[in-house]
Amino acid sequence: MQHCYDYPRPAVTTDIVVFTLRNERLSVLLIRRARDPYAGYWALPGGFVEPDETLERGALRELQEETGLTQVYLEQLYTFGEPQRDPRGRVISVAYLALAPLEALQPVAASDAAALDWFEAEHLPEMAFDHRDILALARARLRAKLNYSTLAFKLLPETFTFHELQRVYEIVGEQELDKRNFRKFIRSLNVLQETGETRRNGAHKPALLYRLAGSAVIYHDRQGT
Amino acid sequence: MQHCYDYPRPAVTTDIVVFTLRNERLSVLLIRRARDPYAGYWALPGGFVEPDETLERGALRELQEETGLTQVYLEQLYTFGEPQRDPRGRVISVAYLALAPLEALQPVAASDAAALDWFEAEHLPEMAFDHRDILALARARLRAKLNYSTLAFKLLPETFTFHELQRVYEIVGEQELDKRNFRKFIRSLNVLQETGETRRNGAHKPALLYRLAGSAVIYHDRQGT
DNA sequence: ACAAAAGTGTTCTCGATACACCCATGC
DNA sequence: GCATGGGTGTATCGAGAACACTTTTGT
Repeated sequence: MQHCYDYPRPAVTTDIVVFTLRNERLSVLLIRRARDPYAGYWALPGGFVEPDETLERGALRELQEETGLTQVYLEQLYTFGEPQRDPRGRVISVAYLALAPLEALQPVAASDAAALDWFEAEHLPEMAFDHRDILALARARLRAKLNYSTLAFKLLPETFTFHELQRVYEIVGEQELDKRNFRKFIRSLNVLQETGETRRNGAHKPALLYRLAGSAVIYHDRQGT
Repeated sequence: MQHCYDYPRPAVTTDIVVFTLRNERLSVLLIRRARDPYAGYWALPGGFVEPDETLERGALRELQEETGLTQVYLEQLYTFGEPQRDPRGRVISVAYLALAPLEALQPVAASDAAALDWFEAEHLPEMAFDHRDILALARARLRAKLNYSTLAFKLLPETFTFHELQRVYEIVGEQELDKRNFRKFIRSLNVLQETGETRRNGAHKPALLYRLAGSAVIYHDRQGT
């Protein structure tokens, strides 16, 4: 069945940049394209928006279908609409930024593993369409928002140590931070709850575990550096 | 002639929030809708994206066609895609934020004056679709960006006095600022050029006129408060 | 006892804020 | 000469940055 309109319409897709921390590296989930155009290249997960879903629902659905992921934090990034960005015709893509702790992302193994992989943001493969640009923007946005929001917590599981949180800021921000200043900074945000639990890692003093108070991303004005 | 596709496609439009300062008030340009849906309501200028133009070009073209405006600063704001936002069917709108000094906007008079008007951001009429939400977001974005960019200058003509610049920050930020601190703040950005000219306004000391060095919006980290 | 990570305070610098007076002009 | 807006400097406060040692645990 064909769908006909009086004027030409672009196709609308979502593309999702899923970031997580893996082996102490900022990493992105990519899918290897089996078909032309760009067969063999790697691409962001995503796909066409359906008639009755919001853009955000569409992004979540595609992510679920293509990667098995669910339970990720999602926010709109930017809309890419260069007429020539897809050789098949006019495709406008609403890009989303997604964040999740690696633990929440094990379902990745449930999908076709050959076609799905994590890549370090510093070592990207050849990418399809303008996906490298989208990724670069997502990374810049994430980095910028660390400094005035609690976005970093979305890369951690529900409970975490102070050191793990600091590593998020260090890895994403690409600079080492002073332990005492960092703790002072985080405490000044008043968003941490002690869980009372501790975690033993090795032959060391056990670390206190914390939890974020509330699940909303909070915006503040201080710098996290 | 009909355009047919294998899957249904949404229509894609741009909507433009044009801000300017008028009578010391932040104001928006709106168009009165002649036809249903929302006949008689006011709406943001905008319209369908054509097959061979970028989203930004489409926004500029619609602005030109509907309001006669050209030479505005434009940046992408957000993409609105609720399935029910337009009663005629699925319409996804890429919203743009536009800024310009009132002087650059006189062409407004060239259009159908009955259907076009400026409204104070504080006193909006009944608006069509989700345009009130779009406008609210645009305003929040503008206000936030004042504090870490040179966006405010886009609301001023090429040359301006220090006091005019301060008024932009005060009106958009909705708070009065100290004259000396404000000058110190602006100077620390190192983006001002003296023109050497002065402007006489009334029975007062003439004010020095400045110009922004370069036309690009610059991002900084200091606060403008 | 020692190796390794957890945890804690103080000092300094610099940007943000508060605040009051003289200057140039038109009438 | 006076009313009006244009223009300038200093003192205080607080956040950001630099910096070193003690504590707890496993082996």
